[in-house]
Amino acid sequence: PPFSRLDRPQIREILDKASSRRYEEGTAIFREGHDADRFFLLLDGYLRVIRTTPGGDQIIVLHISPGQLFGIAPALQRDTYPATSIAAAESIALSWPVRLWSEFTAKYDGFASESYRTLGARLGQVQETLSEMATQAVEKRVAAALLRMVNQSGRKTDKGIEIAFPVTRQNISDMTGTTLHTVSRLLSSWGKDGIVESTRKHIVITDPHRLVVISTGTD
Amino acid sequence: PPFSRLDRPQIREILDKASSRRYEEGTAIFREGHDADRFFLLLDGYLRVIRTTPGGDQIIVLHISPGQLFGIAPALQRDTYPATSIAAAESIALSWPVRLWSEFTAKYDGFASESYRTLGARLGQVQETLSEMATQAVEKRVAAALLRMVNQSGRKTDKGIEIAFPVTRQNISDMTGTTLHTVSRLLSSWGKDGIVESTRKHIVITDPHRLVVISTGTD
DNA sequence: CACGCTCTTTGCGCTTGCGCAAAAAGCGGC
DNA sequence: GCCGCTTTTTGCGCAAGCGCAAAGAGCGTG
Repeated sequence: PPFSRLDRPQIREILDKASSRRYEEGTAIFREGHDADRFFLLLDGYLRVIRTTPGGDQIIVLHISPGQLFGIAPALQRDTYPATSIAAAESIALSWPVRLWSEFTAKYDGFASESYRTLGARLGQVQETLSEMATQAVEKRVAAALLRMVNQSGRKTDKGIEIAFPVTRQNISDMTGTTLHTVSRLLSSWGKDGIVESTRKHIVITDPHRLVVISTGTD
Repeated sequence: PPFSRLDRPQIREILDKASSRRYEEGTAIFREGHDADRFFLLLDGYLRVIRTTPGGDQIIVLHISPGQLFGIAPALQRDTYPATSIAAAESIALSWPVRLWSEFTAKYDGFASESYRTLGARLGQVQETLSEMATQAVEKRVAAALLRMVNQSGRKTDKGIEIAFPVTRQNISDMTGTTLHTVSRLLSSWGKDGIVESTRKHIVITDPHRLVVISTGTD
């Protein structure tokens, strides 16, 4: 993935230096404010990147899907992680000590540029979420959040497209800055209209098109 | 500033390649979506970085003060600017064509790391704003926005600390995702309480401490 | 000095969606 | 197969803050 431009022996070299670990659903890979001593690559599973306010409220800043680098504080000259990463489903990640970062960027050609590209994409994504949060009504935000998750991890089934990792109403409310109650109400109402089907921690979008209409609609 | 680790002749070299320009208040330096053909350094003045939603609403993502690099899309492998920059006050900026970016990072030692540091700070700042927006009530957001501007550009006067560039209520509402009406109401009420003094496009914080209490208060 | 434009203030009603509360439904463990 | 815990649903009342409207205040220009 971020090593796409490298050849076999180089990849082997890199993998040899990595340590691999499995994380159960709900486990933290690292926490906001802790010393950033390693950087990571998600092999399998899904992560939530969250921030906690002094008041104790938390919000989900973004999700990370397999193949993405994360915890790349060193790329930004930070010595501490700016957010917490939690496994949304059972996940496997590789990691390297930060001191290898400069080695990697110097030695492997595409590595630096690919990393900074994902960083740029991430910054754009956060800004996007910010402006959405600031200007759109709750209903649209929730619709947009569902669509984002589907785009990132959509899996086709006979019923529609499902989100590939466990999501609670509480999680969605943490993504959209609202309460689980409101999210629950929206989902039931969409369920009645045949737009989504949801069970415990599990959501299938049966009519994505109408959800797009809701999220962008003139209202 | 980002060239702090360089010596005189190197700085001269860099300046020789730059072009300098003055921007009137309200002028755009570049616009969201346009080809990112140059990167910039703000010498004097203040900028607003804004994003516009498809619906036409706009929000202010962050401010840039003198000495900061901006429009550094190339650092993120982007070929298009992710946001619009507008001069909040009369400003002067240097700029270079993007093709020099890789030259600069390769040739001048501290340059790359300093740039990425500001980038990291900026990402952190946006995430901060996001979580604030998602969890805090309007009153606190406005208080926090004022404090952020003061910290970034505060100038001491006999009355208190003033914000060094022109700000309208509309601007503040664009920073906090509310309406100019609500901001106006808050400012008048704080004015009555002796916390701020505001005239047209101009705000002085007379009692910063109480503003901090409002922005962090238990409520 | 008068005019026009932008920015600001203030009132009032109304909608959105939050807070609180209680119950129902799954799921996993023993 | 029962029990406990987490997640979800739903009702109801209330309040924050938005929308709309209209007027006033500064500032710059001709």
